Amino acid sequence: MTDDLNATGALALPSTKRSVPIALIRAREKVMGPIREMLSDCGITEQQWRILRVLEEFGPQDASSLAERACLLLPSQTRIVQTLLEKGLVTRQADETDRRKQTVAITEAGQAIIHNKLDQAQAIATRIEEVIGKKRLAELLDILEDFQKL
Amino acid sequence: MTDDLNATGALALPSTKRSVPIALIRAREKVMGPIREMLSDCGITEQQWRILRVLEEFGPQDASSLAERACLLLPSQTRIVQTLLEKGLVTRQADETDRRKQTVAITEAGQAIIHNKLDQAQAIATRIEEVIGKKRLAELLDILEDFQKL
DNA sequence: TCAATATATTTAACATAGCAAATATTGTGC
DNA sequence: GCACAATATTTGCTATGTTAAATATATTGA
Repeated sequence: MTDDLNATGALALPSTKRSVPIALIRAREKVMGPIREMLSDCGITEQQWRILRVLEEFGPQDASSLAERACLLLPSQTRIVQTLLEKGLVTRQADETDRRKQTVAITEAGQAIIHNKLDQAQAIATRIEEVIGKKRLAELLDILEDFQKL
Repeated sequence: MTDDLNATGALALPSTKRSVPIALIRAREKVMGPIREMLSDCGITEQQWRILRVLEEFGPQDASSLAERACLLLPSQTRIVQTLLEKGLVTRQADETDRRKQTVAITEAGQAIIHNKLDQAQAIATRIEEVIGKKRLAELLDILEDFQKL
């Protein structure tokens, strides 16, 4: 009998204080604070940064792969890529063999933004590692990966 | 020398595959899937559900406390509470002693929604516990709490 | 080959996130 | 008691999240 009961004896949900979805949001909010701060002076949003990061890491790729890796829904990504195009930070062109596909690539201007922020980004990552601990951080990432089984 | 290096020998950020912010989003996305599904048939969004949950758990409270507990920014919450008012799921009235404060409370109709979904919500929580494991889930919540130190 | 299906992406519409400014009310010091 | 700073909430604006529908191209089978 490990079910949670409320004051009236009825079955109750776990307290919102120990709610997984809320805990994930809270943690994310804290992590993103410094990152948003880092990006604020170059007019880049968190999602735009993710797209640039993925393009830099994996090279030119179609929209679906990009969305999967940057963890964005395609409709959102379409708009974000549009603004990145206007900023000259990425290019987009239809695939030669399959014209349904759009291949997105980072430009030199886009790479420049990443490289300019590299030290700061590294410092933020280091700070997280210091506060959480290297081992616990690895545990965290392992546990979070398991959520994909859901 | 534990710094990550890329192909050119330059200092590199951790792969986006092991990025904490992205891992948090991915996990959250998976967790929310079943919850959104649960809520889809009663026209309640995830955020509206959080507000109702917090009001049910902690009782009537001012907007700031509610936002903190439901993990919402005040501007967002203002609008969400507005729609909940229109649906008749919450009430809102100015505090007697400090008229700047707005006290929000759940209505019986709001409670009814929570109670109707209780079994399903419990099942989702149980499912998560089964997949992740009770101990690891507790570890996860503990680690996530540490992010508040950032 | 051509209609039916499937796939890749975009559009549309509405809700929320996030930031800055505006409002309303309260507290403070002179 | 009044100007002024502080607090609580709301509004305005832009960007993203989410779902459903639309569009365009590719594939398949009769």
